[in-house]
Amino acid sequence: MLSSDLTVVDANSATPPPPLIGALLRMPFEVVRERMLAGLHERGFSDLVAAHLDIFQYPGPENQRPLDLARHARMSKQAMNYLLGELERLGYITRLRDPDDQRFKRVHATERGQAAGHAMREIVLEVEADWEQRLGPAKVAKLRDLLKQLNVSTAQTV
Amino acid sequence: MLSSDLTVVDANSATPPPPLIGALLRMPFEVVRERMLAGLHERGFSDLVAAHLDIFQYPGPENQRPLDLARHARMSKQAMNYLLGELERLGYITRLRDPDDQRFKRVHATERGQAAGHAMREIVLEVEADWEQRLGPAKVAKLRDLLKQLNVSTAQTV
DNA sequence: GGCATGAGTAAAGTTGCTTGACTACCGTAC
DNA sequence: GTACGGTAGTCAAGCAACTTTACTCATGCC
Repeated sequence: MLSSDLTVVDANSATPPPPLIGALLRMPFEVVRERMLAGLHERGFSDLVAAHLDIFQYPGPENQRPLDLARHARMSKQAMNYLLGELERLGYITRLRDPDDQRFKRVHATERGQAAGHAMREIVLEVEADWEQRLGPAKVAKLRDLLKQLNVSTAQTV
Repeated sequence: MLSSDLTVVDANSATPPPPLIGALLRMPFEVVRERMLAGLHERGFSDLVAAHLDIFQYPGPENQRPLDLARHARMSKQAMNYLLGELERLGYITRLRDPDDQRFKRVHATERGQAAGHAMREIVLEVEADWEQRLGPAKVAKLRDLLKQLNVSTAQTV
């Protein structure tokens, strides 16, 4: 996925080049993603697949319009509505017309959808706790702080 | 994709809960991924699509067996061979039988494949330089250091 | 009212995968 | 030396998660 490597390795150099930040970001991202899916399945939300997680991106779909969710997840509105249709069929959300403007719809989490949202939060916290055991709480706090700064700093331009 | 949110927002709390580390990891990962693809297209490698990038994951496919690449990228051998087939058709790699063991094949980058690999490295370095401009070199170095520690620490168990 | 705008929908096509079944090659055991 | 088990790679069918194109409909603005 993320590639930040030399495809050709110099046969004379014993040590390969050090991994760049792109490669380093891939692992933790995928760990969270996989633990999230596995954790949801363990907790009884076994009808959710990876694609559904896109919809629950921070800060969640509650009261959002499908098109805004699509833009946030960087997919077409049709793709988003396809996924929302599945989540609705599975009982996680409903789509209701916005009473103030009949052109729009608004996504609302059902009880099951809210339960899934809380489970997701729990699972990320578990991963964080695991990392704190490995690196110590101070380093994880520092990592979170730096990532937050990076997010804020690039939020305006991207 | 990464979800680390509450799906339901407490109507009484004015401020939403702070984003967890899962949500914070998503942005930089996707930024690298998108800049990578855009940068490759700009540099003339416009026949590469996102899925191809999985193959170039650190430390790259050179002299690797398809099955090992598949395991590294966490996909089936058929999926990997499908992508390798495309890359071969596009002139980025060749697959040759391992002379020492005819059961295996080995992936070799063509000249074009090597050029793409170098371009990828360049692009990640550009992103790093951009982040250094925003946060300062010290913070980016710290971020890279922490990510490296996290990668090393979880490498054994995952 | 007429019309432009923008949200949602419907249908068809594409792609990047998975699953299942098969073949080829090697190492070991009789 | 041939039978057998294990593993790498291949072929084919099917499917999910999209994209593209073309609509319908509600609203706001003249």
